[in-house]
Amino acid sequence: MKLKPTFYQQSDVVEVTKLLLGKSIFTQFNGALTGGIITEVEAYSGRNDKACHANNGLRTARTATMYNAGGCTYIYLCYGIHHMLNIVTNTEGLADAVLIRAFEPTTGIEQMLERRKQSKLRNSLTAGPGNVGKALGLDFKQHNGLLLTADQIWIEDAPKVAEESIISTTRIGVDYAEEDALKPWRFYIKDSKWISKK
DNA sequence: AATTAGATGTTCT
DNA sequence: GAACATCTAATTA
Repeated sequence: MKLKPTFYQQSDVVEVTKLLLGKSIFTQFNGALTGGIITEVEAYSGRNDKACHANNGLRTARTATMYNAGGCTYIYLCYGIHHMLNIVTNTEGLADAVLIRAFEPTTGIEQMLERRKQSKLRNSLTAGPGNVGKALGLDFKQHNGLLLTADQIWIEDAPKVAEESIISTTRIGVDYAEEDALKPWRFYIKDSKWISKK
């Protein structure tokens, strides 16, 4: 059921990003199992992409885990508040990653509502990368670099989403990346209401 | 419905 | 010290 390292280690990040749509992501911390179906993602490449933290081989304490072999997490803190979940892809030394921007909650909804301090289930529970990290209970200090073959966080396989059901647009919040901000590397499932925005 | 302000803390210059 | 792969509540209309 769990996706294998070979899946994440494919060389084309954009391809892996699209393949992740429709798959299910789960976290399990102190007995609480939470997760759902991935509906919105973005690709970031370590080479030739100014929007990526590790562009041009930039290697710092923060970006180090992006250089790991595909199949682990890259979680970082954004705007001092949000813990963003990325999936590291490609082989060791090549810093590519996929940002999980939204998912459709299916498992542990009660637990996720509690983490988000909400009482009613609505789209905003898991729409937007900051909300995804919070709903799944992620913390960049505790969960960065975890292997997806272990039992804390993982992704399970599912049938491929048809090409005609995938919408691609430019990525969100990367205006600083100049011409690379124009790359159509954000993908979401057409007709899903569990996405951050149209 | 659309826009704006404030929160928050780590990273890199 | 500036910037940052953002979210929410409050304000304006």
